[in-house]
Amino acid sequence: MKLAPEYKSRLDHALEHNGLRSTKQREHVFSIVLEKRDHPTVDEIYARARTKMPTISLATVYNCLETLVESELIRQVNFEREPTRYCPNLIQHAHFHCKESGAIVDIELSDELVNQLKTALPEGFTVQHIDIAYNGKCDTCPH
Amino acid sequence: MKLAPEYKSRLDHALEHNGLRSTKQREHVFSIVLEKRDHPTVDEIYARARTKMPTISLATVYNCLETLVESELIRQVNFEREPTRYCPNLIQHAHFHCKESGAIVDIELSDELVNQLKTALPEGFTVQHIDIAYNGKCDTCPH
DNA sequence: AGAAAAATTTAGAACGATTCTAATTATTTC
DNA sequence: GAAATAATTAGAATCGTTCTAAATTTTTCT
Repeated sequence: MKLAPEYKSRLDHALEHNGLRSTKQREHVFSIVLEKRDHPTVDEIYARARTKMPTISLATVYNCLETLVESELIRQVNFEREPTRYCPNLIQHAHFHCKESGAIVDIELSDELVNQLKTALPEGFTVQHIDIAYNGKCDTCPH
Repeated sequence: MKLAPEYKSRLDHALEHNGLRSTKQREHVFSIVLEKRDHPTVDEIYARARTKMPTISLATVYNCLETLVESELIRQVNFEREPTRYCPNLIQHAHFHCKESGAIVDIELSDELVNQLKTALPEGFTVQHIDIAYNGKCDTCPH
């Protein structure tokens, strides 16, 4: 999987900005997270990565994902104690997590709603990021 | 630590309702989660439990907490991949998590705000529970 | 009350996700 | 093109949690 030029340059700039090198592995892992936006786990990303790059190691997948998160190119998503998942959608959004099918869907949040959430905070709290997970069942899920 | 009669009867009823026995260990672990509402981890609960009941095992603390969660007497709270924490506040609320001091504060959410969150969901999603974590820094924190 | 059945506790082994370590390989700098 | 720097790799180590099997406790049934 080849990275579209716009993403390639985003990657290169973001890495350079952090004093990091652009490598084949980082590019490949980034492309996988961008390709299928189903919030894959490390194991899933590792499996997908190996189909095109069979020699990549699990440690490298962990390293690349960490680097991409630090460079603010992708985000981590956690549900309870399940394995961490990765998401290339950087705009503020929540996640719906279907307990039956395991499906994960991005939920857009209006600026207004986000602001209301922020005003629910008492004085003296400075918020950097709000994590919101809706847990339930999607009516259309295969189950 | 002795459980106040109202909590003792809540515990007994909830356990009985689930076909489970009320034991010294379950009562003691419940009392610890109620006593200091600082969202302790299993290790912290284990340490506190042993001061009054030195023979209790870590496995039992895990077991009791699981039982109490299933009986809907307490709730689990997770932040990213940190150890699970426990909270006796059963009403709908969010958590503020200070990245500097580690402090965790319950944030009340108005019914109106919760409803607005629910209406942010598209058709076809049935939500059971919404997890909300505010990450940031509390201005008053020791750091 | 006492025996049998059922549930709970316990210690330690096992597990799964993640991080660390140290050696190798690749890239950049001079 | 050599030296310095950074990234990759395989496997060991770690951490929180769950599992296992034996011992203990509680309940049920005469």
